Amino acid sequence: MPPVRRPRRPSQDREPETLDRLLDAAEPLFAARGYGGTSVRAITAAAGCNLAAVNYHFRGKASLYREVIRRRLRAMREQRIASIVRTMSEAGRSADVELLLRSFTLAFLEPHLDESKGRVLIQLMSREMIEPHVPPHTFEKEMIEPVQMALTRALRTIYPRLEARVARRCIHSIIAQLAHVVQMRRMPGFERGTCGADFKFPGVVDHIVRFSAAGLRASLS
Amino acid sequence: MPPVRRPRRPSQDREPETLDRLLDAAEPLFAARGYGGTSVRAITAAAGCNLAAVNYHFRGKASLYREVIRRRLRAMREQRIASIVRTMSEAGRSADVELLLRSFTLAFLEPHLDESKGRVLIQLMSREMIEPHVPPHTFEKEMIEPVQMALTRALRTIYPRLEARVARRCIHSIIAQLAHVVQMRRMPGFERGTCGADFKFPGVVDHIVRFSAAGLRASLS
DNA sequence: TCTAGATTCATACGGTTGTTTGAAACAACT
DNA sequence: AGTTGTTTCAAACAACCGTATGAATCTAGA
Repeated sequence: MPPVRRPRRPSQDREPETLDRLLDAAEPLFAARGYGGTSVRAITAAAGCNLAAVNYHFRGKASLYREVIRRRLRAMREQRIASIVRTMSEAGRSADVELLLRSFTLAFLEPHLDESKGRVLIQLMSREMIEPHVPPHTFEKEMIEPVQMALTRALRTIYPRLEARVARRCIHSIIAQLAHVVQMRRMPGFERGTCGADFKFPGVVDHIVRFSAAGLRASLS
Repeated sequence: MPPVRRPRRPSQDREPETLDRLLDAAEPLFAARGYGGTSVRAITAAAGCNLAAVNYHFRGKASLYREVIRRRLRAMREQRIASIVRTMSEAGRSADVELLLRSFTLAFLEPHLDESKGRVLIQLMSREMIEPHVPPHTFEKEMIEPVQMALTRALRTIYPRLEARVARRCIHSIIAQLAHVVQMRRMPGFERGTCGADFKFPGVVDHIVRFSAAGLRASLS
């Protein structure tokens, strides 16, 4: 039975424990093939451990998946929020929309410049949004709302007259464009074809910043 | 073996043929549970026919799925393009951006006002974009590019100076927002929570039209 | 009415799935 | 050494999967 956790080796630098190897091995597999498409056997084979390890360390496949998601949700949320507050504090009272938008855009898209790790992350999240396997509202509570909150506060520092509802809608418009870029870049063979070039850096960043800044100002009145 | 198709009943109004019942039954199942998550047995049970019917009428599960997707792709593409050309021809030379944007936004979101059929459609397409089971570029060739083409032409009728590349990027920004709305409205329990109200009609339509029109004009220079 | 082809049906096959089990291996403490 | 509790392992389990098969059923034309 899965017992209470107790560290076996008090403090020693060894190879990662089986539990962590499982999480690390499961993540790219879940991302590439989805929850149902990934077998426990494939995970344990990639982690180099026994089939039963998943049921020993986690209670089963479902619980392992939830842990993979939660781990990533936390990391992404903190990276994005940190980028926002850093930009605002560095810029001080000379902060403007373009700066904030560019900074957030780069923070959002940065993980995907690296082909290997970035794709994994987004595929994982896209799948989870379409077919949730974590408790409902987890995504909303742990990701959307906190980031919304930080961005809204930053925007209203720049535009004090901006209504909260309007601010949230604008943020949705911005995040929608970023998510779209990520989604499109992920499509098979997106580099070729007509629309592949539309999402190349840094052109796409410039476009989103300009488009959104104008949209935002138009939403002020 | 799957033989050459020959209409059995020349002209008669009977209940739908097994082949069509299979397509109709498979669609919501594929949408709700994905390709791998939907069993042939579940499909045939829903269609009220025998398990082997899938292998008889189609060559197997994969081929049935492709037909479901292709059928919907064609319908959506034609609905959207028709909406664009109708708007432009009705407005004549008095067409402006707001009118075009509002018309396209409504055409895009209209299927999702109806809870039942709309969700099915989008879930199906979202899944297919994340985990393609049709030949590569099918989506791009049969959906994205034709709609892009029609919208670009319409936009350049209004703004003759608009560069093609810039036009495409703006269209991506607009479609991104629409897809985001659809995605958010699909999340479990989206009506409750902070951001649920942000996507209510007709507020969200007004916002997208205003935001995008401004972004478009800013992209002109 | 008879025949030929199209369509349905119940059933079976081989393979993969998540989970369970009981024994073996391991580390730490008396 | 001996004991204890944690972790790994090979093997087996029942359930489900997509597909194949051959007989039964049905429809249309001769």
